[in-house]
Amino acid sequence: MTGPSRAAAAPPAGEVIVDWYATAARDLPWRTPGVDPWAVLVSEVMLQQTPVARVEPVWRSWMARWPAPADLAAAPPAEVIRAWGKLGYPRRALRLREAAAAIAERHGGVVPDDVAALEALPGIGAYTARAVACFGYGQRQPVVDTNVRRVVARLVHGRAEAGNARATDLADIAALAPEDDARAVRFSVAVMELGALVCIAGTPRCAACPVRDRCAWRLAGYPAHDGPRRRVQQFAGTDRQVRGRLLDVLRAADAPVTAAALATTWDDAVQRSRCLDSLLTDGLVEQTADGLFRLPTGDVDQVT
DNA sequence: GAGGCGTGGCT
DNA sequence: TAGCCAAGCCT
Repeated sequence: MTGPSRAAAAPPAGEVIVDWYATAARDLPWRTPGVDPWAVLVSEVMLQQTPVARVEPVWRSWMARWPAPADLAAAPPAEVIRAWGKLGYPRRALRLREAAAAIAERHGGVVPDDVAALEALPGIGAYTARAVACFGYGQRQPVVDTNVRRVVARLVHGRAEAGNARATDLADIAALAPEDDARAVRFSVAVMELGALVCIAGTPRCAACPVRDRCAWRLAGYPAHDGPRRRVQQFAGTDRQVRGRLLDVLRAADAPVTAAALATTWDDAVQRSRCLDSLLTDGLVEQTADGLFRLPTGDVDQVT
């Protein structure tokens, strides 16, 4: 059928999402055109499980202090842990420093541009490797994070929530990407942004969604999630809370502290000891020759 | 492959 | 209020 009553075919969802991004994207410093891939890598590691608002100020000071991988690799671990501040999961800070050392030593100080080499770096997994290749090097890459999996689950599969990561995730998102390479690169960040700002986990803002007219979940009447509830992580009383308190004391201390000082953080001595041991094992804490505790100095004559 | 691993804002 | 949730990685 032809004629003016027939609307032109709607543009593909991927194209619509790229155009939406041009008008709706947040202005984030690591998205500055021409930004150094190292700066992108640092941002991506900081953003693992951590909100943008908390990352931004830390990222700024971090990049000013350690603008290149070799700078970070040369820094004492204690300073790196302190600079990480309260971003959480501080093992990420140590792994980022280790990744910086690997880049400096094995890659001539240049962040590798291929996914396999990136994934071989400490703390860099499937998501972060592709994010660096795509956002840092402008490569056409499918980039799948929790936002992308949620958008695909709703828009394509008509499900309220994404299940666990699947082998088909990369193909799912690649199928939506625009043909033009430059637009496909923007699409990768645009889908994440859509998931972060509009197609959010709690109450999705469908009225603001550029592809609501073709969303399978919306067209199916918003069927509820039918799988098992994702169990929410406990925090109060866990080792994670205790480790956090121990590290909080050590970050604030300007000299090695006694075991007695650490004992004020948590009453249960068994749990406290277990957590201190795990921090020593992780390399987040070291013990001095006289039995005191501090953040790791990186000195070669340290006693552990 | 399920569970461990921080922290704090939001509803 | 008390979960829920946030650009994952590693074992």
